[in-house]
Amino acid sequence: MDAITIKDIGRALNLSTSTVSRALRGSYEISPETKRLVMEYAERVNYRPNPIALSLKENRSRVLGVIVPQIANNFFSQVINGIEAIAYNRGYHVIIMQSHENYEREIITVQQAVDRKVDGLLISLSSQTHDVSYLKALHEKNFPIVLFDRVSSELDTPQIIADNYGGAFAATEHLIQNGRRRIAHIGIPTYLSITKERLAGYRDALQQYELPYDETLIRHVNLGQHEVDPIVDDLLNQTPPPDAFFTASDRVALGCMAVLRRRGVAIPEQVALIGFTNVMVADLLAPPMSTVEQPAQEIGQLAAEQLIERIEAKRQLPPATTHKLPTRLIVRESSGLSQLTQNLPASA
Amino acid sequence: MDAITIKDIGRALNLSTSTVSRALRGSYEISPETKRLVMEYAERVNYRPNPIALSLKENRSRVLGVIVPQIANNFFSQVINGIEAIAYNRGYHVIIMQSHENYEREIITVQQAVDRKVDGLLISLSSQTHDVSYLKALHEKNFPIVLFDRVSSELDTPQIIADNYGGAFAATEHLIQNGRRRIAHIGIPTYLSITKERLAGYRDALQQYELPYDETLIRHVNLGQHEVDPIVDDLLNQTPPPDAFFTASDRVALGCMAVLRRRGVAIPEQVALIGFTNVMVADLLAPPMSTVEQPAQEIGQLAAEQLIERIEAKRQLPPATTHKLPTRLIVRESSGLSQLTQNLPASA
DNA sequence: TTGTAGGCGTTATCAA
DNA sequence: TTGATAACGCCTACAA
Repeated sequence: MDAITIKDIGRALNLSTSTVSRALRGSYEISPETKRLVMEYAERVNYRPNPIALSLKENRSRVLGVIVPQIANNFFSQVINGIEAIAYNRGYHVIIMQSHENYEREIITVQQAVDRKVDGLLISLSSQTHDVSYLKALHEKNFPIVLFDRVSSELDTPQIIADNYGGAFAATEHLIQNGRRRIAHIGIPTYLSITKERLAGYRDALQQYELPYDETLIRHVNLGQHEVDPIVDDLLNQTPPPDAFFTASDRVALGCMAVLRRRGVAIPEQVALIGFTNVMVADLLAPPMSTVEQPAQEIGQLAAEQLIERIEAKRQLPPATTHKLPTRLIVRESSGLSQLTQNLPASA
Repeated sequence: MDAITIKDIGRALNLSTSTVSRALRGSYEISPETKRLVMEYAERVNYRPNPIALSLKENRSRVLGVIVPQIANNFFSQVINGIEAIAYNRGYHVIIMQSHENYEREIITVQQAVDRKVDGLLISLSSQTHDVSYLKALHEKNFPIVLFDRVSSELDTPQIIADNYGGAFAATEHLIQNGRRRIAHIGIPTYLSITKERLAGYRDALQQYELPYDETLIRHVNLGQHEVDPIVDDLLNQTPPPDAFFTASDRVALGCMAVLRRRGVAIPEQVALIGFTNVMVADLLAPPMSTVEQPAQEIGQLAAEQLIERIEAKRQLPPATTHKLPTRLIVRESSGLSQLTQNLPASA
């Protein structure tokens, strides 16, 4: 590996490195003749500035750190897709790291990212993260941070989320309007903001239609584990059993579907199923599962934009706000492929 | 953002930077007393070496570049998962880039990665990549490259693939042994190595069981497009229609399943379906789709190991070889959850 | 045992 | 218009 430097160019052209540097950057104080000479030679030998040297000099790496609970997850890989699209356009690269849904690893990972001199951090909190004070400390040192999806109100950073409340409300409302009365809800860990919001949307929809809020129909599962089956079984063994499931995640929805299939329950004739999800394959397998789709890619894009804006901020920035992106309700009917997509307005 | 340097430590302790540097690295030529002093102070002020400065000095970035056709894909995100696991253990970070199944973008992306001074490259070729001479040139400059999944025999680099032939053979054999006679095969673009291997496995299985190789049952689809439906429809409209589908990718398998569902075809009673895949959700939705599962994570791990070995190679390395990882045949029967996993031996 | 000086590739300041 | 020098943070040969 050769790697041409400005020093090489200078030597070849009998110019000082500073002249070469200036010529390459098109500085006005270099004679057109010299400029041309340098440019042409650089082109010819395929000169590329060394970004590491630049990073050292400018004290910035042009790298964004992304920390997600796990990469091998449809939602997060789509978010990352959105992040990358923006990042590359703006000349940044992306280093992706995983917390594996583990609080301690999240702390270590964040530390690693900072040590690695990323210019800013995009984070979706692990499901075990109760305490964000370590992030708060970082943020107070003016380190650029943007949270997405799994956010925390304790942090005064930009937060990008789907309209979880609105999506859950719409899903529940849809089920009610289709005659469902006993709607089970399986959520993810209760202390996650997204869980609370989805539960609230569910609850408020019931309330609006004057249906009882039945605690026995509400369950929560941990992430990264496979404990859905017994919970679904348990719910189905109630008398009367639920006539619909609204699940707060794609994995849970699919687990739910598996149990229903196994028990020979017709979906959605006997039990309707609607998941808060973004699984592309659900599209292909549909019907019978309806979904509230999260704008994963847009979340990533907006998060990256916000972060880069803060990284490059020269003047005062507007205060950090929470950006809520609308979800889409996709209703898949059992018969044929009739599919109805409803773009939901953002809830207040 | 503060960021302590050895210079700061030296100033605080009245030592030269070299002494601090040596003390920190535990050099034998520093007095235990000084060492302790430095270590303790460094610990107290939370000193972290600047990796960028190190990179500049050592002319290595400790970053692996990973180039995949797309991130938002189950297979690749699992591979990346495997890569990360190894990389972090060995002190490397991973920058992920996408070719978007586009040859020109692949070239640009590889160039960007090299410009960015990654220490080596893990690549799965885009489906449009016919010509790998640009990689060959890079490889001949001794730049460490490892290919995985979408590989090319024209490159003399390590190549990590699933046992595509063996998996396809086993899948086809399984269908035959269960009485299927007209097995349709839908593959991906023909010039991809994985396509050829899977097709060969399919063909050889037919041959071994003395079934005809019927060209009209063979189709290919482009990646990243949604043109599966008409193809499946077309195949089903044959007389007699196929009694089984063997598809070379997860997306195709799911598209296939959607069409079968739409047409009310019972799976697998009327038409069996087996996909070369790694979709985790297929597990949850099963039955009725059987799968040949690729060891995605292991592919990533092995690829990363190979690459790091080559990056850090001090002495002569063994010649580049192709590593073929066994697949797993997972048969999902229609009734109940009876599921049979068969670990396939690697084919020759 | 510790300090000095030089260099990794680049740019900015100052001098010529 | 161009060149010499210093600096970013770290390491190491050489000197003391």
